[in-house]
Amino acid sequence: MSAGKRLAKRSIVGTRVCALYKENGLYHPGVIIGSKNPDELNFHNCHTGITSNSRYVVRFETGETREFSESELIGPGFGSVNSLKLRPCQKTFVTHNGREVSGTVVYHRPQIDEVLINILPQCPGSNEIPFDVTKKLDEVRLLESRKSARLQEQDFDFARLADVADRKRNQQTASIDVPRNTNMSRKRRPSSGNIFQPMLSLQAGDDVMDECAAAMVLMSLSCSPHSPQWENSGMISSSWSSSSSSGASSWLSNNGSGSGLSGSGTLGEMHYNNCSPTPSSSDDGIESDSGDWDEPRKKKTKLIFKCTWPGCSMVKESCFEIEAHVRYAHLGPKNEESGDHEEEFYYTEEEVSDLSSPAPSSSFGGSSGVSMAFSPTLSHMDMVRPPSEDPEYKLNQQQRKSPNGNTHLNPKKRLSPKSSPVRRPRGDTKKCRKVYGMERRDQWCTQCKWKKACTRFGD
DNA sequence: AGTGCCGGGAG
DNA sequence: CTCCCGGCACT
Repeated sequence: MSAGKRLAKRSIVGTRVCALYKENGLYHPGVIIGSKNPDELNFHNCHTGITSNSRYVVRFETGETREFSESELIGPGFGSVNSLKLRPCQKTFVTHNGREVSGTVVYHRPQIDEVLINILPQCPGSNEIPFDVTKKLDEVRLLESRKSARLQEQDFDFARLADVADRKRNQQTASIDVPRNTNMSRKRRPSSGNIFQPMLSLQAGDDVMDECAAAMVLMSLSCSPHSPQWENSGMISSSWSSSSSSGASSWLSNNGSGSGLSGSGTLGEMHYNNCSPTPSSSDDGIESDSGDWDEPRKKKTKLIFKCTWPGCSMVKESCFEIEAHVRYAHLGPKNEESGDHEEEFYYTEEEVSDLSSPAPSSSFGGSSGVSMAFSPTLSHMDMVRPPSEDPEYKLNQQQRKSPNGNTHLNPKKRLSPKSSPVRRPRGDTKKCRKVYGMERRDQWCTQCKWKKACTRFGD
């Protein structure tokens, strides 16, 4: 283990990596599906027997599989982009204006550490125009970012959510035991996720889009995004972009067949039924941090619908009213491309105690007496890519303070019962360890080396 | 279990 | 001081 190279701690199978296509000199994303130890030509599917000359079998999004040696791979536990010279046309991902966008390399000048990337419209059909950005090599990713670990968990739970919500509709029961859909058995992903990027799964067609919509709706069950990113891009990040029929599979299953979500009918139903005044974020898929969820539920409570469009604080008492408001005040006339029920993403349901004054304050969420006070936006920004990578993210955070000064970004943090007065909250930022990995510890900032607060990526 | 980093020890 | 690491908090 002292070789310097970090070996994956658990099974490397499923690790997303980029590997070099020698034909065109470009790195293509794929997933490790196995490894071979040259000494014994048996096919390993995990950590045993991996040696430095192990070869890894990578399946690309095209379905093609190839074998690579460790040094030919870029990804967690393997090489990093920083050591590469990117060739023109290399597909990359960068964070631009707070969201992850994909683009292609125009040129890379290692001497001045400059990569010019042409960013294409992230949302097909949008009127964004292509533009170029210059980035440093270490800001460039070959793999699409995944959500934070926390959200990966949540994503994992969408299916459960569907299931649960569906049950809830039928029977208002508090106890939830969710049988896992058998064909959705998902083992925990490695940190980078093991899901194929969906961009090439063009054949998935409408089904996938339906699932996309369904997933979105599930998200809206717990919260409605109102992030600027959404407004600009129409939808989410590049994973939704290049082809309009992509995306959902990455949330739903890792087999790329789009069959992971067997209950799409259910989802569809939910889509049209989620006006039912049942607070839905208490599903065990998404934790409610307020702890005493049941408490307000027992009390007489009232559901209000709050517009989350930035700068707007409209509160309505019914789902229809708020949707009408969002539709006509913000979204404009219905447009086929944006899909139906887009309104749902721009409001939240909140439960307020009927005893207190029902009208919540006019700023974003967070008023007392509201039991679902967490901000939706953040979660969805997370899904675009780790917020930590976004310097502007913190700014947004500042701007979204609720009247009492709390950001309701991360309720956990806020509610943290006993965070030491001294100990700084665990930052969301990338740290040297993450950025460079163990194998390049020498590039860590001194503080990180000494296990002190990171100065390079800290705030 | 992995990660971030405080607190404190050694030199 | 710098260097290092035990161990806790947090995820």
